[in-house]
Amino acid sequence: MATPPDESRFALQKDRMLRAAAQCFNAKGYSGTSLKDVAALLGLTDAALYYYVRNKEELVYLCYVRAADMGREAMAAAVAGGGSGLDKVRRYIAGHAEGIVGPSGPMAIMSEIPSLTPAHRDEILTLSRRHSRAFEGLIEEGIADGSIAACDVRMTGNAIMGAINWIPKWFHGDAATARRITEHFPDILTGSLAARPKS
Amino acid sequence: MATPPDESRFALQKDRMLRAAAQCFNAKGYSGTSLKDVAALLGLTDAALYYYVRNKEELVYLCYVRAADMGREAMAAAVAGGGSGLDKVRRYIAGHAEGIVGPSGPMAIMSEIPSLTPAHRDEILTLSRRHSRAFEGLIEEGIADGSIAACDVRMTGNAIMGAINWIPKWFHGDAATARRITEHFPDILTGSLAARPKS
DNA sequence: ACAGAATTTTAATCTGGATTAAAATATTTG
DNA sequence: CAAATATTTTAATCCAGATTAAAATTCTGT
Repeated sequence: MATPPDESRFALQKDRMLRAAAQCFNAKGYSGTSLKDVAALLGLTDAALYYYVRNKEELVYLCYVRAADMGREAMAAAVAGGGSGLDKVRRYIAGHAEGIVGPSGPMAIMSEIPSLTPAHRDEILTLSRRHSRAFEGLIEEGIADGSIAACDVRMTGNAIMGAINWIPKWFHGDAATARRITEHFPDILTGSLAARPKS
Repeated sequence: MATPPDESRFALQKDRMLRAAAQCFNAKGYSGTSLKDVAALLGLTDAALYYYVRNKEELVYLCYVRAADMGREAMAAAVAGGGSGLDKVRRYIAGHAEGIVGPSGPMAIMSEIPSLTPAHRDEILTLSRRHSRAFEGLIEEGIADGSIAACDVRMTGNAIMGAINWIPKWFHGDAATARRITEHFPDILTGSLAARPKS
């Protein structure tokens, strides 16, 4: 899960760099973090980063791609697990949260898409929208199979994704909190979804 | 509700400026938005902003103070409304969301506190923590009075606040969506809170 | 230990955007 | 209307941080 492309030293270092960058970006924003900040976290000089990436914009772009990949994996795993729509939604929430607070993190919040190159922006936006639609699809599936009560699918999806996306803003790496997140978020965020037994 | 300090032209223009800044910051981040961006939204030159504010940092700071004020008002109104803990939580969610998407918005997401001056950072952090604790207090009140089921209060509070804080990332001012948000968010976000009738 | 490739640093540029001071324009008041 | 005040613009500075090229170092395999 979240396997670095290959085992070459280059790939490993690049992966370390993307994590460091994600941590910085989440803390201080894209423009707010200098390449020196990221490099410092790696014990390197800012110029060294250019060996791995063409420029700063590409660094964010890659962070976002990485986050999108993780989200897609969480989605795929949730679907693959089978069960009702509600089961999948809960499994997805747990999986995505785990991706953020678990060993594959930190994962960059995709909060500054406007700063990307037009081409990169389009690509990330496409991935992002596709992912949102897929999640809304799970909710609709649940409504169809009776495991989820009728609701405003779009708003519900936005609310749940927002709660997850905000995690990096208050989570700072402590393992105990990580456990509480993955343990409780599925319940907290699906409380309104579970279809009432029938009144 | 979000009353501008006084009616002088200065105060009115300053308030306009804070809204424009909030809009920019939410879209492109603190360092990502230039003063020219904010000024453009007001039909002004970047230099003109210095008539209202000492520097860029103070501009963010004031945006955050404004957001904190709104949050506090929503909290006060929710408490003043009386009823059970759950009633207050629901009223608070609606009120805060209304503050963000309603006529007093846009409201800046407090997502780049680290960029503030130490003094300002401390002040905003204090306000922010106090607010989070107040919200958690509502949840505890609900648990005590039986309107809310036992839960991990901290995680639940973080989840709900996250969903609300993320709204500006996907809400772009259209009135129909604003209505759906204030109408559905209280239900969506308290689904897991409502105490089950007793099994 | 050595050649060659991989990685990092040093030392300059270069640039966008914050900031400032002085000048210009608009607004208010008597 | 004219003086006084309030607001905005023009036209420089100034600087942090991105970017680059060349040099230095570290690594790898033999």
